[in-house]
Amino acid sequence: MNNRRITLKDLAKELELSASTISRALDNHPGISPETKEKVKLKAEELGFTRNSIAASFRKSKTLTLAVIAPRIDIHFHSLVISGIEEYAYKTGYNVTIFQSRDSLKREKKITETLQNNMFGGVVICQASETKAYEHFKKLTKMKMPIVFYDRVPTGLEASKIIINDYESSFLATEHLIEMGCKRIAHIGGSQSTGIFKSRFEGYEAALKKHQLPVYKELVHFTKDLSYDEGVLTANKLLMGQPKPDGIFCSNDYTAVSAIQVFQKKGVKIPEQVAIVGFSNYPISKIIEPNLTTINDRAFDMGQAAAKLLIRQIEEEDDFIQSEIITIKTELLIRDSSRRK
Amino acid sequence: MNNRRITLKDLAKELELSASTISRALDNHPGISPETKEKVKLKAEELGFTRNSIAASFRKSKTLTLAVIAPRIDIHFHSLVISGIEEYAYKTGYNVTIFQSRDSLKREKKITETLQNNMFGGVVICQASETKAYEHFKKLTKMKMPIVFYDRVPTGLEASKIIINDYESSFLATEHLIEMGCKRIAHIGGSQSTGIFKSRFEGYEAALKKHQLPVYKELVHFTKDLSYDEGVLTANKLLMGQPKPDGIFCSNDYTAVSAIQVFQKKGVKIPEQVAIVGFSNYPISKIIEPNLTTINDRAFDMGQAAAKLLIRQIEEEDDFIQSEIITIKTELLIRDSSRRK
DNA sequence: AATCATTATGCAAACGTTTGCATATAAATT
DNA sequence: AATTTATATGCAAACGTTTGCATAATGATT
Repeated sequence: MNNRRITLKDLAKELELSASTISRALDNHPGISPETKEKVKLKAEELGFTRNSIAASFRKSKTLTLAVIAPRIDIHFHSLVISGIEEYAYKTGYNVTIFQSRDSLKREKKITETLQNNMFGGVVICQASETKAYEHFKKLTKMKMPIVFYDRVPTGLEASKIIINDYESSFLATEHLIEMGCKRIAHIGGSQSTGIFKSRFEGYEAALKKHQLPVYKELVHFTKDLSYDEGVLTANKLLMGQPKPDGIFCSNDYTAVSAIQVFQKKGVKIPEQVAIVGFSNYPISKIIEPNLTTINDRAFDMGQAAAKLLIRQIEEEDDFIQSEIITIKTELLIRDSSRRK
Repeated sequence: MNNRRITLKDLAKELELSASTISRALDNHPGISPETKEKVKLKAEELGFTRNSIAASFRKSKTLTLAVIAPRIDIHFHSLVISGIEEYAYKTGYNVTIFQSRDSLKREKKITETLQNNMFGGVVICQASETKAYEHFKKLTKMKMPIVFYDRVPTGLEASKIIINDYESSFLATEHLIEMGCKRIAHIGGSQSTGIFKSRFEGYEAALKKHQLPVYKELVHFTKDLSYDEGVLTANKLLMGQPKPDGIFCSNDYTAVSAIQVFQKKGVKIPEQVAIVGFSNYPISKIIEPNLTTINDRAFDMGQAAAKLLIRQIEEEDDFIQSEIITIKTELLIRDSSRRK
């Protein structure tokens, strides 16, 4: 029993045709007669022939594989984005290979080096938190690798990006708290060296100013990475300090959930005494009681948009476009943690 | 300005050596003199040469890419497993390409067909819930594609598998409730046509029997997919029905959380009046109040183990082994939802 | 000095597919 | 009947790397 894979040549011999004819027949090339196509396809099915994609990629020097670099894939936001990327890629015949930078610049660099090995048609990137310089990305651009950034995108680098309007979303979230009657609105924010968290703070600030509310610096706290535990610490500070907040806008849902719990434990009524809004629409926001008002950042849609844009770039549909920035529409999901009366 | 990629031949010409020498030098082949190696590596660095992996894969007819088929990657368990796979693969120089079956048999079949295109050295699979026959997997085996299954594994198919001991874990979880003094322990389970959920029920049953406790069929409820909403429905049934449970063992954390909430809302004290245990150690289990006692299924470790086993199979280190089943150790994380006194 | 062993490098074929061009045959047009 | 056009298929080279084998150059052994 011969266990070699069936190749085009085997099919050719079997059918007394040339390999090129077989290849074209399977491609539905117009120059091949319908009868031959039929015969070839039947035989291919019969012998269980499948193209060797490696050989094809090699010959055409192009692949149908996309790379994704995310800080980590076990963070719900990223797993949703990747899910969106995979979904779109699957429909268009592309594969998706994933890499985790684990927020390490060193690892991110290593990965971008790997990407130079011709295996990938393009790459979707959410940069590591450590990354402040972009030389390694520029190297990719130099070798004409299409890139689409998402979420944490490099500032000051001309590149395609999929983002949400963090400023505006935060503005709306804060304005919602104001509409609910809050006067002393606190903010639990993320590291201000990360663009998106800076924008979220600025949106919050702008909303307060627009409505002539004071920005108490005692009510603004920045955490290192918006973890649940940091949220607990920060919420306790707010609980103890002065002035007492009657609303909190948090830059993510974890800190918002911790705030709900800390305040509730002290007998503070949510949303009556303190209204709370989060950011990202994590699964827990629908489970925590009261359900958390939050910003739906449409991570899955971001992923789909990223894949779509990247593939368009790879296939050079509009080769006069150098870069493109797409902003995904967010929505404020009003739930019980902020709904008054 | 010539924009072609640098190839071995270019390097060869530049250094007045043959392509084979270059290739071997970069590979640290013993037959090449140290001086030549040094020269070659320097020049490669200088010209920014990177191997064309496609060409190499083609020539060697082997790739360093693993495929993963998961039902979906935005489920925390799977994203953790994939994270583990990626971590191990990264360290061993493999890439990881992901596919989502979305629990559809049709899509799973389509994906397994794609896998026959020579692009992958092996595949890690968690089968779709719809899948009951394994012909499409057998096709892969027939073409000598190494496979490792995890979590939802095919029964009655000789294959390598990474599993946890669902039966024993559930037994221990239930026994824990018994030790806490529970006499009427309910079970919220998953579809009994899925092996792992059947085993979890059986472990629960066995623990009750061992301790001569009755298995009230009014206290055993199977849901379709263990969703939060189904959990709410089921918990309400338990709350209204007879006999009243004083403990609940749930086959996942979502239903356990919903049970906590439903009972709490009716003023039932957790764990004093009803003790609750979940399964899987989802992030929410550490956040819900009281914190949920649950089984840590070590998803990340499962992923690492799967990658390790798969790569061992690909590299045929023990080619006399036909298949291997690895059971990952679980642990019962005792938290406040079941801790009495 | 002749032979053998060792070390370093090169030659050339091969992997399976795709594709521009050539060719053969049949059909249509003069 | 001769020429043009259309249709269907084949030829052969190419993509960049790897690898078994051959060869050249050097050093060691008789």
